[in-house]
Amino acid sequence: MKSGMPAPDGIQPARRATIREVADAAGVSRSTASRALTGRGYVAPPVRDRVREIARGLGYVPDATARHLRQQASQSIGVLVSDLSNPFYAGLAAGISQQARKRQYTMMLADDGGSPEVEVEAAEAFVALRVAGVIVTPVSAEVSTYLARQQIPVVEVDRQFSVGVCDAVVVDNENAARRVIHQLLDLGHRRIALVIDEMHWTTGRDRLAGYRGAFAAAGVPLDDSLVVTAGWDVDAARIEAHKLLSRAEPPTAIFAANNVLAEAVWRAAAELNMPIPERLSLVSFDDVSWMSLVRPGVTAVAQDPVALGEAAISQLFERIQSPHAPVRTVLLSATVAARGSTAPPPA
Amino acid sequence: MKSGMPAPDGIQPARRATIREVADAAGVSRSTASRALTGRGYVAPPVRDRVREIARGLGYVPDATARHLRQQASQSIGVLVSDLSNPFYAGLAAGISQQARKRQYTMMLADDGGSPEVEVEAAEAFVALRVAGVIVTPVSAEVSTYLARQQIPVVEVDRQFSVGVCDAVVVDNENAARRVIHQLLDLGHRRIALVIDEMHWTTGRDRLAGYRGAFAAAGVPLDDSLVVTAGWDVDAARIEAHKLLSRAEPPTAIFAANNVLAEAVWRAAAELNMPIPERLSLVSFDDVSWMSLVRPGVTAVAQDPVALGEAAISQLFERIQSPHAPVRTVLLSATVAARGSTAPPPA
DNA sequence: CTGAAAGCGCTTACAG
DNA sequence: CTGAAAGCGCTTACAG
Repeated sequence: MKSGMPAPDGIQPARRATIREVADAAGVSRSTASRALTGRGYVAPPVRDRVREIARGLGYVPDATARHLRQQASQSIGVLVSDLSNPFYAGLAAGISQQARKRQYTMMLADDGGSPEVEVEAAEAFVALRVAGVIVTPVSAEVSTYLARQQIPVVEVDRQFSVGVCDAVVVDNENAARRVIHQLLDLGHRRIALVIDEMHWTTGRDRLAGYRGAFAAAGVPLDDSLVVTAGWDVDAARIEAHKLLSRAEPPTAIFAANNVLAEAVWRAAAELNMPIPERLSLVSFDDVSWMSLVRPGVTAVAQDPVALGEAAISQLFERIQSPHAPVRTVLLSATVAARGSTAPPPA
Repeated sequence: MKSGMPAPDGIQPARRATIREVADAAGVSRSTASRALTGRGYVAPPVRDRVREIARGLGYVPDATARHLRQQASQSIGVLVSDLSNPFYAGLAAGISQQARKRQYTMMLADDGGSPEVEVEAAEAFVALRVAGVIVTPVSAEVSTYLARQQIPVVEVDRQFSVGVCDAVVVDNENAARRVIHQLLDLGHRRIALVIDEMHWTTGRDRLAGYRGAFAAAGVPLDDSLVVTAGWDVDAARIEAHKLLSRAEPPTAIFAANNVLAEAVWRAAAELNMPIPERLSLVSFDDVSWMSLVRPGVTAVAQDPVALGEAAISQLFERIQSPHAPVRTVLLSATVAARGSTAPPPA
């Protein structure tokens, strides 16, 4: 390469164009340039067109942070989920992203890995950025309380920690769980285990309530040893499921309270060569794609995370528009995708 | 409710605290308050502690947008992916989110749904927000060109459109594809189909090259009718696969160029009652969780999207630190997860 | 050791 | 119909 050649970078302007440069180039004031560019306030049409033309030529992109600082209102929302690698949360984020874009909002996303501390930290970052609102799948009551105190509209989705304090969009966990257990009881199952992550959050509590409710409605006594808490890790849960299925009197059916637990049970059954549904019936809460790829397919409560995300963002925008409207909890119902993983218990 | 009671909202301060209020409450200037809070510049220790105490008491959260405006540097990055519902992209985003948090950066995320127009729009929004850099799984050459022109550091990940123009992190598609096809040839397969989304992007082009290369190396002639372009939609691809498998002389093995196509082939084979691997061997590029849940498991090239995301963000930060360092392409190798979906061709 | 002043890039009443 | 001025909430040389 010849020396003395201009560096390739030399071709580009050193800095990004500001409204001042656009105004100067157009021979108008910054006020006029601003009016021309935003379309707010009057400016003579020919002037408007010239300013816009010049802005385009300079590759001018208005600084959104400066605009938001001035207007004291931001065009972005914060989203806080527990685990993007879980298709449920990924679908939720996808639905929110989609709708945010349609409304010209950008989305700040954080994956808190299920940690309450990380969740609050991420919420603080959102507050610092002055987001217009936050959607969260909470892992403790703190996030929503904190955000509410900071005057930031917040919608809890999937789980609800701050009932009555902030808006929420959740599915009708209890009913869906009841329906699915009812079907197992109808098939003749009596030893139906519930493999669940935990039982204090609304998701766990309500799915457990549905499970219990179905037994009560059928007048079937319930064996508490069949409710096993298996946490959030697939491998740990798989070991729990393995133990459960190795008992002297194993369950004839298992209700897995989420897709991770269903995967754990599925793997455990395979390890033990326990054919589904001949020796074991399996039902899952949360329908993800592998459940229709395996043989037999897994009967599952289908939640439609994308729709859940869309409902959450709709609620958030309503809240931003009407800060003083009464707090609302939106309850979405779920359907049951019946597949081949259930059958009458072995004789 | 009694009238005359203060509205619940009345309890909270009308506005968020600013540094001015912190300074006033502490009886110091805004300059001093700023120095105390940021830790930059000197301030007497007792004063510092008092200011911080008061800030905490007021629930003061500094306005990051104002800070960034002043410092002309932002602490967030933009991430642009094609489809969050696809576990590959979700894993990528998860890896990036993780690392961003560790470095105290926030992540703006947009799902462009594979549309070049949406992708450029989203990039414009990132420019407006003055992100420190962007990571993108590009669907056209425009995004990176545009961002480069706007002086925003950009890293292309998974696919590479702007070779030599911006940094990239990709996997060694050609080698991985060659290895996997080589294994099929070794098993005795000759009619090996390639089901691919498209063949112009680096991913498609290189996987095709690996496929071709393996045939050439083995001296086996290649039947071009066995390369079928199936797009991005599972259902459309399933129909293509169905047609392929229904030919008079169907392939004895299929190499699906990504996880969506593998799912399509899997479903088509099930519809046709074509046992895998007895009648059809299947190999996938991209290993996602269902592939180890089905029986037989699907042999797949494993890319580790989380690691890919982490590599991309590392590269991005290096670029932010050294804007004039030579452009770099990082090539990650991939492993093959051998499972039960391959066998010698039927006699 | 601290404070007054300037300025980041915008928008918006207001004056003319 | 347009421009000068003020100000959003910060930070940072600089003066004292």
